[in-house]
Amino acid sequence: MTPNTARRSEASRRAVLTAALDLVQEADYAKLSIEGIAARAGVGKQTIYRWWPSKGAVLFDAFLMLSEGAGGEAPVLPDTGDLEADLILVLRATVEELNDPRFGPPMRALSIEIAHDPELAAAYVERLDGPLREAKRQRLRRAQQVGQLAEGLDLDVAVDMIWGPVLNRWLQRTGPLTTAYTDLVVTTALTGLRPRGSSS
Amino acid sequence: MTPNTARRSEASRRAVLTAALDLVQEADYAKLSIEGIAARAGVGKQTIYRWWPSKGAVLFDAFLMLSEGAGGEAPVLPDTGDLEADLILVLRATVEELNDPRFGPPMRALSIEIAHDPELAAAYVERLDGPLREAKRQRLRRAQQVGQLAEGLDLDVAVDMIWGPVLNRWLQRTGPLTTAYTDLVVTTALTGLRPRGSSS
Amino acid sequence: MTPNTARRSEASRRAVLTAALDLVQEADYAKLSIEGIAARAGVGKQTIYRWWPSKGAVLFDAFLMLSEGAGGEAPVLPDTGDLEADLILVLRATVEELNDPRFGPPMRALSIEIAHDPELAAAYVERLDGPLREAKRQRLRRAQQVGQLAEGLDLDVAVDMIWGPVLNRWLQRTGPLTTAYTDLVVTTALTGLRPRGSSS
Amino acid sequence: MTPNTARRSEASRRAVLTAALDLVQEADYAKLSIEGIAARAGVGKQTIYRWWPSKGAVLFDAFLMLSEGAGGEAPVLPDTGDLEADLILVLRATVEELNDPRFGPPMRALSIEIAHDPELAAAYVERLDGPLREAKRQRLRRAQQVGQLAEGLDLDVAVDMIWGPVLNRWLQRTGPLTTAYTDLVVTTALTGLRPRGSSS
DNA sequence: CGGTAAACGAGACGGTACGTCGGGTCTTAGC
DNA sequence: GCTAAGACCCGACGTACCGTCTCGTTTACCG
Repeated sequence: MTPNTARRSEASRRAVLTAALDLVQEADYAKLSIEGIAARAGVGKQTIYRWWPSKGAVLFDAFLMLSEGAGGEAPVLPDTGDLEADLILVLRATVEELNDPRFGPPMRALSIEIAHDPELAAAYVERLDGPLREAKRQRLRRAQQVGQLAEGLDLDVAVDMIWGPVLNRWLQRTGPLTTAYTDLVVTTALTGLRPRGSSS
Repeated sequence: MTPNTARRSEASRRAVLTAALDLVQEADYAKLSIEGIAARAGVGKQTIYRWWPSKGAVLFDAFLMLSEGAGGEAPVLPDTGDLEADLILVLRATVEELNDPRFGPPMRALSIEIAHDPELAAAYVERLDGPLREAKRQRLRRAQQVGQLAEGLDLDVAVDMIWGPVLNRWLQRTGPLTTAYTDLVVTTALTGLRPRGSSS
Repeated sequence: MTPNTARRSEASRRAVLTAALDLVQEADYAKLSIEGIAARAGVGKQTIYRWWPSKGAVLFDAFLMLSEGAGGEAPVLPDTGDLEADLILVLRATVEELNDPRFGPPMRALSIEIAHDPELAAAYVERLDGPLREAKRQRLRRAQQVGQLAEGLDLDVAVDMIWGPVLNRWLQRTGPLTTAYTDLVVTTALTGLRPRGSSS
Repeated sequence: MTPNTARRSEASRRAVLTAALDLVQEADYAKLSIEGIAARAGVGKQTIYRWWPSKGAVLFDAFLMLSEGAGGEAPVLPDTGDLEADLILVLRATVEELNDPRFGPPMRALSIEIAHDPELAAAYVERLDGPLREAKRQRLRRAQQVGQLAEGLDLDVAVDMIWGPVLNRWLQRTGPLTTAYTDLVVTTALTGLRPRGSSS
């Protein structure tokens, strides 16, 4: 049914993923075409269609290759004991990456593809976002264990509260993405919107 | 330079925008084509190319028409005096809209187009998101004035803290978009992640 | 029914015809468009559509203007008494004109338009070809009267026999159009294909 | 450089040429479009653009297919020994063909395309007109060998003298194309315009 | 170790949509 | 009331890619 993965050419696979990344960095994402990827990779179109269901899936695998190549298996957030400082540090790095012309555009391309395609979104949640989100949860959990976070806190909501505003602002360009902004997001999220000491 | 707007056919303009909305509701956004819009609207393709720079711009104008047609000029958030209840109410309505097959897909389409195109994003921020965000800020400002929100609070950050997580989860499909989730976002954002009564 | 010719702007008429000639000389005939003529002439498209039924009709009128402007009313072929010499002279002039980049292309354009459009062909026969053919016939008739041409000769066929081969070779490019060729056509036509003195 | 002809689909090629002929017979040549041919042939437009440089080239190939399909390789003119009778016969057949609504319009279309395009004209001279002209020359050469044509006669000029007037009258519609006319052309061409027995 | 079946590069194929050009009609101002 | 200007609907242009489908050519497993 599915092609025998054993016979698959690793060289072609890597060539395709590399070509996809190269092209999405060089030019507009809108101009990324399977035909173009195949040509750049020196690969027949059929080879792409044989192994990937969509352009987005190629892009997704390309990111997977990147993220696996970049480090070990499980990402970990820094833990100096100072949660606020750690989060600020991490978000600053994220912002830098998003603003980096080498990483931003491909990430944007992938995000767009995910917004299009629910299946891809599921894969993303499982394979790329999942592990990272787990690392974030872990860091928060540790903070919670030492009493730096509220006891009943839903950690998933907490993660969203910190990263959601940043990612949304980045993707929709509703405002400039600066470290000043992300710092403020962290401190505000930790403290909450209400005045301290308010009762209701 | 730009075509003389005076000679423009209002009938054609409305036909195009209506057709675009209809089509994006009926089918996949990926299948939305200028050719299709023109055919559905009973309009020449050139008429679209003459007045709009891109498919996204058409979609944007279509939303503008909707939002202007929908009500008066300036949107206002409800104010019962109970900020939390009001926010929960508004977010629930938002979630309902996003999950509505009539409104969700077009919004998603526009969001994707905005993620693509910085110029369109700027127009969006100014014309569509802007007024709405101002209404949100207004509601929070009133709450701030009666001491329900912290004094030094940056209201833009506050808005992002409440809507950012929801929009991000919706667009990226990182999780199900339920009222339970949004209620939790509101209460958590108001309270903050830290335990109440903590000093640092 | 037909537009009132009295109100017609002579300036516009001349501008259109001149523009048509200019354009057909400058570039490929295939690129000649009513839109282009109107723009070049500084005239609205409607003005052309109001007064001419087709692009070919404009071209035709342009030639009419040329031919009327060029000389008096009725063209006359030279008559030195030596028919063969006169014909050779005339055909050489014709060849020169056809090979002239200023005159050849417009003539070709008109010929093509005539081949397309029977109505235009009729107008051509009546207004442009007719008078010229009459002059040719006249010259032959005079030769016939002084015994230089056969008595029962059909002069129309005779005209075709001399000019037909040349025009056909020019339009279809079945061979190079040289004076050597046309000279040979004239002498051969006058003498006939059979050997002199043959009985059959 | 040129596409690999080996992989070319013969079925598509024939479908295109047949469709082109069908369409040019059915309707106005001016309405013949590559889009229309592709649709009728059940073929993608690109397949036409891949193999033919222009609409005229398609038409040309269609004729080539016809003429090769029609008979053997080299056309031959009848030779009963009576040159005049043979020529009259052939020209009558030609006239019938040109006036035939099945053959005339496509031929006219091709002629027009040839008048437009020098490259096509060259191909026409070589592949279609060439063989036919050779057959004509052959027939005349045989007549010349038996003393029915003048010794020094240029056979190419002779061919033009017989067929040129007819083709020119047909294409430019300078007069009706009847067998009476073509018969007269043949006899006049053979005899010449001058009176028999004239010295100059 | 030679045969064979899958994957491979290449690229033609039927299609859809692109963005542009020009056709011919209609409307608006202006002289 | 014709004119210049130009928007309008329409259809074709020639191009770019889509996803499918042969082609021969490696390549790697299996008998």
